[in-house]
Amino acid sequence: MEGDSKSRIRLSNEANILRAAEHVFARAGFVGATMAEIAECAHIPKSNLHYYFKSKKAIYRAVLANILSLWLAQTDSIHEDNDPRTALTDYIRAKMQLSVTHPDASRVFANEILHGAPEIGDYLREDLRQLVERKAEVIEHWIAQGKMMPVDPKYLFFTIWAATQTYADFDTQICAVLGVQALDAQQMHKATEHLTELLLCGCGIAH
Amino acid sequence: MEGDSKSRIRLSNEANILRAAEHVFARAGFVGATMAEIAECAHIPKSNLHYYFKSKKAIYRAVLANILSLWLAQTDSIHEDNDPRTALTDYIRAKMQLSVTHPDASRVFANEILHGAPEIGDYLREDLRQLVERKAEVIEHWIAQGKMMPVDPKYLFFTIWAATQTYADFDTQICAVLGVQALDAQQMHKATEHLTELLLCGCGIAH
DNA sequence: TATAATCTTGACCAAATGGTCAGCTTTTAC
DNA sequence: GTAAAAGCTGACCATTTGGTCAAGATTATA
Repeated sequence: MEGDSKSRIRLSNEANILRAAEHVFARAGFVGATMAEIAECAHIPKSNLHYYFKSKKAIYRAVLANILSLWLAQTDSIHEDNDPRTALTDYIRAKMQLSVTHPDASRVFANEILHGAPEIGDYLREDLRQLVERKAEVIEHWIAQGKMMPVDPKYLFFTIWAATQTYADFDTQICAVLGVQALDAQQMHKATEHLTELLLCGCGIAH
Repeated sequence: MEGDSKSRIRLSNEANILRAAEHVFARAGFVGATMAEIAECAHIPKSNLHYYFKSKKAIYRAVLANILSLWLAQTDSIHEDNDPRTALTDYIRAKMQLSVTHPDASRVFANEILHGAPEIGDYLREDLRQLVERKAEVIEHWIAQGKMMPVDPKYLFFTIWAATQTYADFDTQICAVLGVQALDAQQMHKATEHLTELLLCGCGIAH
């Protein structure tokens, strides 16, 4: 492991920098974010950033790595032993929860993909693709057993991802339409209920 | 009208610049796009951009204005005289079609909102909000008549927008998962069918 | 054809930005 | 306690970028 030899100070400061960087990248994207902004947000002089990270791109990569590890741990509920209703309900709920607890992470991820995924393209084509392949088989299995209507599992994932992440990525638009300043817990709960019912019903899983 | 006094040359060159700019802004976002890139993509020297547009932001605003006029003309099918099945099918289809025919427009729009809609915030809070308010009433009406299950119309719009635009905005991710280079007409057709069935079924409208 | 209006373009500029570095301070290890 | 390692920072630099401008070329108008 690489984490072994890192001092307490280094660990703490790297975490602080990555937290600040995620926030700034979320607001401005990779090119729009400036090292000066990140430094200010982390409450350290700009030069100090370069003591802990070689370059702006190195910070960006580290932020993305954190986000990807978050993303991976989300599909646990989808395995054959579960029934589809519980599994999909939990999955949608977990995805929505991510939009609540880590909106900046979602925005950085969205921005990266929107610009062609120059940094995480390989991850998408390898790890993510295999993960979806495996989970799709589980859903196909449920369908074969008659527990769900026949929907293409991959397209179902695309829809779930889009519909849940939109509450983080495009919250500006949603707030504007709803006429509110920010999405509160109650609205996010309502959105979760709405989406769960809509999609489960769409998959032919009775409520 | 402002278009009256514009010469043929001016009209043609402005259109050419806006076409190039939309492409570059879609790839790189506002900050990431450079005037040099736009100029190269439009096959004119950089100085010439400034003869037709005051600044980079002026080009960006003009590109957004074009996109918004595209967006507005999309909700025609949703009015009381139609039955919900036809209306929603047409709406979803039209939205998906936009992702096929104008992916760059969708990406520029997505990027603008992802970064907090600094330029079109007012449009979202006024025009778009009122439009959705009106269309939501139509859907509420259908629900009151028992033609649909009771779904919150606004959240339904959020889901439709997200699920359709994801095929333009996040096509990199979708291509990676599907293991293809680009989405072809057949895949987009399948996605449209999938989404229509899923959402109509979710709204309690029999297929 | 004359001339005024529009269009084109290379050279140039000021500001912003990512990154470097030498020297200083603090922490760690023995 | 002391020396070495790790951490910190202001001053500085090269490059990029949006934008300006003056002078020349083309087009419209009479």
